[in-house]
Amino acid sequence: MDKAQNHLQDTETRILQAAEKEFFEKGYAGARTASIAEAAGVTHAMLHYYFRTKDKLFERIVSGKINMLADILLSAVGDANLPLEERIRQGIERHFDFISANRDLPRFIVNEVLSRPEQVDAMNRNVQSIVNEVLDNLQQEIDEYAAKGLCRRVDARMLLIDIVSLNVFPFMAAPIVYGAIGSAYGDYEEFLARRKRENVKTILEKLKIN
Amino acid sequence: MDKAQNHLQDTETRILQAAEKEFFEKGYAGARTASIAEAAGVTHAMLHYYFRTKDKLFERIVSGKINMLADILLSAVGDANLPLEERIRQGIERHFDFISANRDLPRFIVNEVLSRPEQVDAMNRNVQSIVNEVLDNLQQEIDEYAAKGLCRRVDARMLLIDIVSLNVFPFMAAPIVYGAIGSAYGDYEEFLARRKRENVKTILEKLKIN
DNA sequence: TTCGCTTTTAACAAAATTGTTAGTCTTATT
DNA sequence: AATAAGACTAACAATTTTGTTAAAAGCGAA
Repeated sequence: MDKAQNHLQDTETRILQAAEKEFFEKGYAGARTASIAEAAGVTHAMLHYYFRTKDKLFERIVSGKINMLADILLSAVGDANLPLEERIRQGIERHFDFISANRDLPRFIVNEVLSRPEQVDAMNRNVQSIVNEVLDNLQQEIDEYAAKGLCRRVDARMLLIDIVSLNVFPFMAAPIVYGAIGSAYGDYEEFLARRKRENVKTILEKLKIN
Repeated sequence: MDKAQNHLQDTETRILQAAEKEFFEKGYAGARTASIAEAAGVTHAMLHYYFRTKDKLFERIVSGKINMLADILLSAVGDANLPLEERIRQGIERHFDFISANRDLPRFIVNEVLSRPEQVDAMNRNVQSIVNEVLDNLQQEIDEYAAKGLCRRVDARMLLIDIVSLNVFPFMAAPIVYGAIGSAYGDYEEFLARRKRENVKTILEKLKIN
C-alpha cells in the first residue's frame, strides 16, 4: 500500500504542481489541461483520471490557497507579551515576508477567486470570524495603550486594511511599480527591503503620539 | 459620408463597448467573441469584419485604457499655487475618485496588461517620463517645505507608492476587504468615504512634523 | 436607374480543447 | 505463477471557438 500510494502521490502531486503554476500564470480560462499534463510529464488522460475535470483540479488548488490566508493572518498576530508597537512591527513584517514568498498569490486570489461569488462566500465564512477576533483583540490593546497615553486611539480595522494594502499592492503591480519608480532604488530585492521598512514606518507613525 | 460614418461608428462602438465589458469581466482568455457580438447585437462575423481578430480588438481596448493612466496622474497634480498639504490632499482625493469611478480598471490592468511583457514595456515608456517629472517636482517642493521646517523630508517616490497602494487595493480586493472588515462601517459607499478620509490622513501624517 | 462601395448575413472550415473509453501494463498478494 | 487492482496509454469523440467566404442588402453618386 505504501509504495502504491507513493506512485500515486507522485504523479498526482506532479500534476498538482504543474496545475498550480499554469493556473497562477494564465488563470482558469487561460490554462490548458494539455499544458498542465505536459509540464507534469504525463499524458493528459492522467489529469482526468486523477481529477476528473479541469474544474475539480482548479477547485483543489484554490481551496489549498484559501487556507493559507487564514494561516498567515494568525501567524502575523505574534507574541501577546511583546509591547504593542513591537507586535505590530512583527505582524507587518511577517505579512510582508509571506507575500514576498508567495508573490503570485495575491493576483491569483483577486483574479480567480474574487470573480467567483461562491468562492468569495466560502472565503468570507472562513476568514471573517478569525479576522474579527484578531481585530477585537488588537483594538482592545490599542485602547488600553491609548488610555495610558502611550499611543493614539486608532481604528484597528482601518489599520489592518492599511497594512494589507501597503504590503500587497506593490507585489501585484510589480512590473509598473518597480519599472516606473522602484528601479530608482537599485535592484528589485533592494527596493522590496526598502518598501518593507517604509510600510512599518508608515503604520507606526499613525500610532505614535505627537 | 456623415450618415455612413454614423452607421459604421454605431456598430463599431457598440462592439467596442460590449468588448470592454466582456474583457473586463472575464479577461482576454475568458472572453468569447460570440458573447461580445451577441451583447453588441450583431453577428459575430461583424466583429471580425471591423477588428479582424479577437487580439486586435483587445489591443484596441487596452491602449485606450493605458492612456487613462497618464491622464489621471497628471490631473492629480493639481494647482501649483496651493500649499503643499492641500495639493497632496487634493491629489489623493482625485486619484481615489478616479479609481472609484473606474472600479474594474485596476484589476484589468494588473491581470491583463501586466502579464504581457510587451504591454508592460509600452506602459513604462509612456508613464515613466511623466511620473519622474511629477515626482521630481513634488520632491523639490517637499524639500523646500522641509528646509523651512514646515514638514518632514519624506521620499516623494515612496509617498506615491503609498498613495496608490492605499487607494487602489481596497477596490481590487473589494469583496474580501468589504466582506470581512468594511461591512462594519455601514454600506459599501459609506465604507469608501471613510477609507478616502483615512488615506488622506495616513499620508499627511507622514509629512507632519511632531 | 444603375454602378460601385461599404455593410451585413448565413453557412462553413479549421483548429483547439475538454473529456471518454477500451484495453494494456505494472505490481503486490496469494 | 495466477490474479486482481490500480496506474497508464493511445486513439477517438464532442463541443467550442476563432476566423473565412461568398453572396445579399443598403446606400450614395453619376
